[in-house]
Amino acid sequence: MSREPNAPPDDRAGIDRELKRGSLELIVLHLLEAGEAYGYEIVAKLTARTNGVLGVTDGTLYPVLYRLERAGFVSVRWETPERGVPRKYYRLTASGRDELVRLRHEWNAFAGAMAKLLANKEEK
Amino acid sequence: MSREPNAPPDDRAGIDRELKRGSLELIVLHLLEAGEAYGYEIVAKLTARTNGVLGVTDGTLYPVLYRLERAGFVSVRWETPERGVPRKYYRLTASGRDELVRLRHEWNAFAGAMAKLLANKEEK
DNA sequence: GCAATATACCTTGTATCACAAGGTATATTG
DNA sequence: CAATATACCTTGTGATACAAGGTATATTGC
Repeated sequence: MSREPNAPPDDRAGIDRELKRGSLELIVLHLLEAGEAYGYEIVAKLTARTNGVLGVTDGTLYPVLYRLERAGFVSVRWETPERGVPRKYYRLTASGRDELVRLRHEWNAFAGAMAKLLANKEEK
Repeated sequence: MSREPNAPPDDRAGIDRELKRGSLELIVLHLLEAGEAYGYEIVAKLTARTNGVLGVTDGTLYPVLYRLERAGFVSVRWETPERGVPRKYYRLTASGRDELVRLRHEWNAFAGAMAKLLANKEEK
């Protein structure tokens, strides 16, 4: 199924991909601020809440979660529900909250600079 | 001079760096929309107009310019000024203008999705 | 019971790209 | 004619989003 024969050349994939870089940790920490969640749940929420614009595959998410765990920004808990497969729940730690604040600032600085730059067509 | 002995640990460098990814081509094409410019000029303008937030070194910029040239989005012209070193001027092509429009859309979609996601603290 | 399917987690390999560091060439200046 | 400034270019490194493929457990249909 990999590629339709007449599909348009998608250099497109590249840009989206690169734009997402560095924002995923912020995104995940932000989603966890609302309460603990497990991997598949985060993937689904993210795709749903951004109409797929910021969607990721699970193969992308798990390394992010691992990095966050390693850094102490999230804690982990296994739970086996009465019906279904065991799930690994992630929860924000105190230091994760700090990091979330920091990353939001960083994002705002970056997005703000971009907005300002792109706004003025003619320089004074 | 590489690193001060008491400098704070800069994981910080990482995030900024990743966030910039994928946005540089848009930035450069946007700057060239105002008229042709040469490499060092772009570096200086970018640093000045974003207070360093989106600043890059020339070692970062030249590969970007080369990619843009390769893709046909900019054209190149050497000029030796009466006083000073020869300069390589870059100018937007017609296809570069199209690409600029496309990248702006892509950026707006991305930044818009981020803004919307980060805005609502509590989900309905 | 047992194949088929769904859910959920994890690993490996690849490509891209921002950056640091270092290099080249030309022009100006003391 | 050395020292400095301007401008361009190259190489190597690290970070990371993603595709592809894999594992394990639970449920469902026959």
